[in-house]
Amino acid sequence: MARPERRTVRDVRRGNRGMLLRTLYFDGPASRHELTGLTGLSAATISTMTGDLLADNIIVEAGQVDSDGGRPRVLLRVNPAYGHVIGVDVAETHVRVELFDLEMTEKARVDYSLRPSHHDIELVTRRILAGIDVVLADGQVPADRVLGVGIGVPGIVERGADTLIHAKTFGWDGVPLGALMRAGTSLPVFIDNGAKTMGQAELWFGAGRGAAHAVIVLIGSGVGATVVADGVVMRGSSNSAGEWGHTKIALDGRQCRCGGRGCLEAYIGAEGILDRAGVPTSTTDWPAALGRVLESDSRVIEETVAYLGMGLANLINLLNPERILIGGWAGLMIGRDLLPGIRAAALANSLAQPGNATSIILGELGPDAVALGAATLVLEEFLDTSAPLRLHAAS
Amino acid sequence: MARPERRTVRDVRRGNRGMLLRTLYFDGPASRHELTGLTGLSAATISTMTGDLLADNIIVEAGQVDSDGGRPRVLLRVNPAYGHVIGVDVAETHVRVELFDLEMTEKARVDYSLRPSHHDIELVTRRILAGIDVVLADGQVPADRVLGVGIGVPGIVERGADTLIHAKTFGWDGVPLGALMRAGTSLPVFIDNGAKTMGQAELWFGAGRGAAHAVIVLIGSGVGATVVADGVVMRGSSNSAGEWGHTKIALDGRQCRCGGRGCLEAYIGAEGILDRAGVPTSTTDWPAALGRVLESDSRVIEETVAYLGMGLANLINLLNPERILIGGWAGLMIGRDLLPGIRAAALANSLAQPGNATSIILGELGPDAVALGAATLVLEEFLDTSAPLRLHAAS
DNA sequence: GACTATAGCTTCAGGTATTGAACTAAGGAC
DNA sequence: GTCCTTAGTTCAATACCTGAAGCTATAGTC
Repeated sequence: MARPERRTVRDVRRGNRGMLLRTLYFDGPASRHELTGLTGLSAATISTMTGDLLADNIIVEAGQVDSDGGRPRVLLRVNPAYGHVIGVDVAETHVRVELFDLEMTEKARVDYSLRPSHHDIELVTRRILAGIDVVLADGQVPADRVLGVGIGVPGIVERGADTLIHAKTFGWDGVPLGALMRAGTSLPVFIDNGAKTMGQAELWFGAGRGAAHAVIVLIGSGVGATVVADGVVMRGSSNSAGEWGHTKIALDGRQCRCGGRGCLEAYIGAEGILDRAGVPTSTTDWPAALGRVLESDSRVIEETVAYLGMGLANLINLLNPERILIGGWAGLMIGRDLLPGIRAAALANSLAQPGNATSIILGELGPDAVALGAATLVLEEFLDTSAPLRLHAAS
Repeated sequence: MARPERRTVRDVRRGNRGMLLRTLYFDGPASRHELTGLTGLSAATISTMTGDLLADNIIVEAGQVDSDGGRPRVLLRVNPAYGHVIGVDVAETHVRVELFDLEMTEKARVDYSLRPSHHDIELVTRRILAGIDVVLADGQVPADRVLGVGIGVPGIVERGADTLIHAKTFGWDGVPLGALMRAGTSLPVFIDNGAKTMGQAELWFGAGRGAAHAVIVLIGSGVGATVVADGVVMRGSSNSAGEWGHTKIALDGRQCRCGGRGCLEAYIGAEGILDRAGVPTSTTDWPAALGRVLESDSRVIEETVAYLGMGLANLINLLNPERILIGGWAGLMIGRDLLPGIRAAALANSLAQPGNATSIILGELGPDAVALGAATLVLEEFLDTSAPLRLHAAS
């Protein structure tokens, strides 16, 4: 029932230009000649379009390759210095702001620590805005060369006329972060759930590259997932799709911090694993404690493999992905030791056809990828529209 | 990472024409003037495009409405007699072939019963081909006025160069039904899983109309789901997405006929419910037996509500649909009596934000909708491309 | 019954797109 | 220095949507 939008000839250009840019971004550098093959466009179109992009300084020449017995090919690539993007990670204990060039090379970063239960929205907004000024100064990038700011936040991000954030652990209930940011900066702002931005980072720059159907599973103290269908992050009707952690795997099962019972998170979240192992809740160094459990407690290890395998099998059956990535600090620890067992458990619990079609691997990016993924939201918009910089810098 | 296809100006026309046709199909009849508002296209474009479609006889005039003090509006609608579509339901006990006009009014149907465990692919193919001839004769429709044949089959439908079908219960392991059909008819053939075609029918003509994000849940003796994201049926990487029935809801739970343990189907499939109620497996009239259980066995009722509510809550959390439809013969029986309880259980087990955003209702179409949905596959293709009839009638 | 207002619809020039074909550019081989 | 090969550009042809102007068909009015 997808009723597409009206289209005009200009949309054709926009779409083709976006495709060309994406091709150069991911498969570049490439010559005009190679681009005809990669994009399917004619040499004439490639010629005029690359001419435009060169004039706009969005792409630049990148040397030559001689072709045996003919005119050498001029390589083209996206100009990494054309613009910069900013990514922000709003987490339990810190606000981190990072500045990247278009190739996602980090140019500057700044961290502000937050005291637990001091997540006042005004404070967080001030930190973000201050952080933007700091990284721009450190990176010596003028504000009018910034394409936008992406922000990864905890909780559910409701996209509408105004972006509202519901984050129980922060005491945020419908906080209008988008409006607050617009009051403090003229840069375009993109906001999404931190687990989704991290998934987006893995999809674009990590182990998810090239996958059209994938699930990126994040296991930390909480558990979440980014579902990718047909190359696009699935959002659902109110942008809360991917809440995998509170999927129930048992009727009247273990108590979860969400208030429910039998949530997957209560079994395979870091807190759940430690609790099952009888580690006292007063422990502060969770990674170390989890490491000890994963080295010694064979019962807990066995259970963890079984529960995680079952959870992944459910994803496989329902979504039929070609690839599942396991990420998050706890996920990477678990996966490093137990991946073969997890794979076997997932296969045993899934139907044969989709089970065999799915590869289960570890994420490549560390837990620091939230800000990178948030910045990727800006990059995505830029590659699709290649909107000229002046437009928002002026506003 | 969606890398779109190259586009040309002709794609613009194709897309807009498809949109116009869809608009007329679902919101028609409408005048040219109204269509400008509904499609966003200019009056000039509407004029030329409707001119084309009228010349092709794809749309027809449908009376006039006088406008106060001006030229009356000429109403346009899709010509229901422009072409016909055929839908086929290949099930455990029968092969059913139905002929529809473009408005999906049934014009003829024929049923062939299959003996259990006589699902030889050659036999089934012969039945389908014979059925096509019969309904065309009965409906007095020449073969060159048929836009195509849609077939709903059990099992997993692997779409590739050749459509292969894996249906354990039929003993089909990679059966090339597409190729076999092409050998017997020149009509275009579309094949999909029967649960998906039924979901498609609900989405287009039943309780799913207008939903962009929905899940259509089918409960019969087996359990399946059709996941709709952004208006499109989700297929996954090998077209097996939607296998909800073998989602595990308990570690080492009830034995399922798939060989696994703890599958949702083993709890809320008709067979699973009857088994939990202690109804002997020799029972032949399942619907009657299920009816008795749902009237009298309060323990089983309570459990069923709990398990189904939990299963639905998992869908809500993971997919964030705006609507969930419960269908299938057993699903309709269960839902008729227990819907309020199921809603409450689903809400109790899901996160607040997506839970409140999801409405859970019953399907509108009976279990007969498999063939209708299969025919809809052809209709969908027609509305998108409005490919002239001659092309395939000639081949 | 002619005239006018009104609303629906069509035609046409103008602008934007892609494309194939012809053409120019740049290097190597003999 | 001529020819071959490969890379890239220019241009006429074709297709599309749109705004503006014009045409058509009705109701109301005198």
